[in-house]
Parts: sequence; C-alpha cells; structure tokens
Amino acid sequence: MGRWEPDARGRLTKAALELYSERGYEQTTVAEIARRAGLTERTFFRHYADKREVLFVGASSMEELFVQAVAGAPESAAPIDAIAAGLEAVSKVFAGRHEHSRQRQAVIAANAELQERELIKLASISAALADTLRRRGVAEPAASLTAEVGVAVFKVGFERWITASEERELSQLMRESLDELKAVTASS
Amino acid sequence: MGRWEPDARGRLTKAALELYSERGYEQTTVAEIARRAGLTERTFFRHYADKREVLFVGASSMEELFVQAVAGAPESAAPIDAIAAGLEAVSKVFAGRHEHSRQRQAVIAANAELQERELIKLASISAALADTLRRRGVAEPAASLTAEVGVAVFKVGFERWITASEERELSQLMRESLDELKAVTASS
DNA sequence: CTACGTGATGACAGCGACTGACATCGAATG
DNA sequence: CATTCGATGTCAGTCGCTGTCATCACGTAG
Repeated sequence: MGRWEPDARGRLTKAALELYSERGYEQTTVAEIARRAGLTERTFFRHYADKREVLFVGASSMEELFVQAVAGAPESAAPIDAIAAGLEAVSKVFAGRHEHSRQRQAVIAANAELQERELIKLASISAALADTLRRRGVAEPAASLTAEVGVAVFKVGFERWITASEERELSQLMRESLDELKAVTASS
Repeated sequence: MGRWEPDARGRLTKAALELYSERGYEQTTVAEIARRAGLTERTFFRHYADKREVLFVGASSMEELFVQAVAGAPESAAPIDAIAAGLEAVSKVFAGRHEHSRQRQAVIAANAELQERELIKLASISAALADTLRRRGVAEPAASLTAEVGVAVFKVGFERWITASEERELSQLMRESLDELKAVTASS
C-alpha cells in the first residue's frame, strides 16, 4: 500500500460533485471538499486550477472531439456540413449520460460564476472550430460565423435534450436545431 | 459643498479604467482604485458588485436598446429581420467611440475573468432577445436560435470593427456579417 | 543493501476579493 | 430645532487561491 490512498483526484471530483449537489456550489468551501476526500485544501488546488474547474473536466476532450470530426469531414463538404458532422460526433459522447448531464446542468444553472465558466468553454470551442475551418480553406468572417453557429446549435440542442419531458436522441435534436436555424436564416 | 466630493461613482469608474489600462486588470487592487478616487475599498463595493462590473456599466442599457428595437420592428418582419433592426440600432451607440471601445476590448482580451463576464452579458442579451421574439409569436427553438444568431453576428461584426485597419461603419459590418451568415447557412 | 533523487502530499503564512455590522455626520424634512 | 436619511468610513472576518518549505514512501543507481 502506498503512502496515500490512491486516486486522490477522483476522490476530490466525487466529493465536490456531491457537495455541490447537496448544498449548492456557493455554500460549499474547498476545505470541505478536501476534508470529505481525506485531503487538504492545498491538494485540491494542485489538481484543479480553481473551485469551478471540477465541473468542467470533460470540456477539453469534447473540444478535441468536435474539432477532429470537423477536420475529418470530406474535403468536399461545405463548412456548415463539416460542423454538422462535429455535432453528430459530440452528441454520441452523451449517450447514457442523460441523468448525469441533467444534474450537472442543474448545478450550473443555479450559479452565475459557473455559467460564466461554461460560456468561456463554449467560446474556446468556437475559436477552435473557426481555426479548423480556416485550415479547411474557409475565409473570414465565414469561418468564425459558422463556428459560432455550430456552438449556438449545440447550446440549443443540448438545452432541449436536458429539459425534454421524454428522452430523445441528442443527435436528432441537434439535426433538428440545425435545420431550424437554416430555416430561420433563409432569405426571403 | 457637501460632506464629500461629488460623483463618487464617476471617480471610481475613471480610476478603475485608468489603472486597468496602465498596469492591467489583475495587477490592480480594489484598494488602489478606491485610493485614487479618494474613497475606501468598502465604498467601491457599494457602487459595483465586483471588481469586473466597472467595465460593463453600459451593458444593461445596450440590452434594453437591442430589445426595444427588435420589439419595435414591423409585425410583418421576419424574426431575422427584427434582429437585423436591433443590430442596426445597437450599432449607432458606438458611433464616435471607436478608440474608447478599442481600449476597453484590449483590457478585456488580456484577462480570462473579464472575457467570462463579457460572455455572460452577451448571453443575457441573447436570452432577452429570445424572450422578445417569443412575444412576437416566434416559437421555440426558432426564437432561441435566432437570438443566438443575432449575438453571434454582433460578436463577429464588432470584432471586425475593432480590429479593422481602416475604420468602417459598424452598422455596415453588421449587415455584411449577417449576409455572410445567411450565405453560410444556406442549404445547397 | 544503501544512498539518493523524485513525486505527491501536508503545513503554514499571506494576499486580495468580498461581506456584515456598526458608527459618523451633513443635509433634507417637518 | 429635532429627527430621519443617505452616503461614506471603520473594522473584523470568511474564503478563494498562491508561494514556500518540510515530509516520506517509492524507485533506482551504485
């Protein structure tokens, strides 16, 4: 047996999510999280840059996945179709995580600081997507606009998935949202 | 003469903007801002909810203006055209404020916390726009999507205005961005 | 087998953002 | 003139977060 119990990071993550759910984000101190995990406050900050990051561990891998899917779309695909491929790929990650996602969004929705953090993660995705589209030869401002549209569709589709009374396929909601967006922006 | 110098809030605002520009946001303490304004730290927090809000005083009035313009668009106007009217109205506010806007964006661009705050202000605008569109009879998810598109066009248009080598009309950049977005989302 | 380096953690002090509670005092009000 | 009120000051305290140094099981070289 090692000097310490294994998986300190995992214990911190679990403790944080539990406490945020039980009594809310603001009412939880980092010292409490660390204590529940059998560690010290200082150690928490060695694993997470700040109190909010615990809720966003998956963000970077999701960004990567999104970007890879867009980059891997057929060269012939229009920018918006490459983005659609990215949405499709990202949707699959959430399969079987509906309840977990719902709880997490509830925590975030209850606190402005957390919403800010979520928004900047989405903005980071948008910037990465714009970059990817530019590499595909898309000029500005088309690249940035298409990327922003992709994130907007993700937000709306995800929101509908979370709040839907009966569970539906996330990827289908994404496709519907994208179609709706196309309809709404169609010139008359 | 009153017990105190007048316009405490104005002095705080000025001091904060100066210090954020001179040495950066993070390197400035609230105590320093207050001292330069001839006040105490506690008084700063009576005027501003936090250290970031100083940079976002105009946000709520801009949201109001945007919403009013959308609400006031002809009933016959399509949602996207109502949003276009809002973008037109908002653009006018920035007339003659190019240099000021540029400086402000430079401060924000240098700090992630400030970007987070800006993003949540834009998200608030998006939510208000969606609400306004719903009142105009637009169903979901069209209302949310159109609102998100409006904010996306604003972001891209504004960015182009700020970084343009030669100064151009903001409202024209907004129109161009909207047209580009329409082109990019047009089904083939 | 021993010495040494390494990596994860603890312990502790300190800064700065932010808050609550109470005191102060000029000005408006009657 | 007495009272109330509003804006500010004062002070103590919490909490997020950081820098620094100590500790000690573990692996590894000799």
